[in-house]
Amino acid sequence: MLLEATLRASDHRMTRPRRVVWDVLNSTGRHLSAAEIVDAVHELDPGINSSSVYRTLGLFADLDLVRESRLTDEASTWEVAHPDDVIHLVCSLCGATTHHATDAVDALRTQLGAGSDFHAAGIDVRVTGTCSNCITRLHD
Amino acid sequence: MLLEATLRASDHRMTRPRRVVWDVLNSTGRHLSAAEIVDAVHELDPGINSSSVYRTLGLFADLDLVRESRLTDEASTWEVAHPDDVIHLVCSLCGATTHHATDAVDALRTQLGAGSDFHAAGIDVRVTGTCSNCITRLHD
DNA sequence: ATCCCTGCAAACTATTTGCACGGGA
DNA sequence: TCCCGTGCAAATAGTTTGCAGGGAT
Repeated sequence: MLLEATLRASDHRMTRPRRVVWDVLNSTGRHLSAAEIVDAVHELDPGINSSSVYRTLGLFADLDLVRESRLTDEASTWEVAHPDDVIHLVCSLCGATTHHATDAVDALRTQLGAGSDFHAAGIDVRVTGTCSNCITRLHD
Repeated sequence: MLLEATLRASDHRMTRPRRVVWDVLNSTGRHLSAAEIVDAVHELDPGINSSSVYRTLGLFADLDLVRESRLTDEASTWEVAHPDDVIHLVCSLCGATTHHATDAVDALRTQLGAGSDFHAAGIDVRVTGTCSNCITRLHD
């Protein structure tokens, strides 16, 4: 119901493409590229045009319902918005992205508030490296 | 001379496009989009093709001479490589990007090394917010 | 009944690639 | 001399936009 409420509150209509895109984003906890979202949407309803998916993602981003991340250098990915003390660990071998909660972000925010004259709104942390699966695989 | 040495060490030739792109990247401390780099290169030598600029940026990235950052959602930007405990503050009003040194990154790296089973290689921190200039401008 | 949102198709733009020549080693 | 890197032009791919009709309110 979060979706419908947010849409109504911002004078937008509840439509089928918007619901389907929302369902797709929520049914996988994963990060999805635009192309993956388009595919998943088509699986649920082949009639929905990809331009509608793009427009919907843009709208959701404006409403802070989803977040676009440039995790890799290849494509940007989308996911349901989450607090920004959840950071991203991106495995450069298998490409898997996991979330990791940390207080380092809060520490940084405090530090910025005190020391610099920059007012921080959002903090994005991306860690590239090797995930546990790939580490153990390398040991074979 | 860092450029020539690095190129030779990796069996690459020193050519005019490579030198010009390197000069452009070093003459501004700023973050430059690919388009800005192409323009600046053309100002120095209109004969250099943009595809060479792209190829050169790719090569420099492979050699860790420069770094591609997806700071904003619009375009990716390039800059001379720097240690990754230098984080980026991006002003969402004027778009200016500044650097900020912090130990929070080291703290995070330590935390990751101890707690999780993810081996961190690189850490990228992007802070969006309002820079001091824009803050004071808002107070008028 | 109104007009927002959609599907469709075309446009756009940034980046990549194939190829033959010229310049660096 | 050798062959890597270049300029050129065409191809590619992801995303955006104009338009007219249909659906949400």
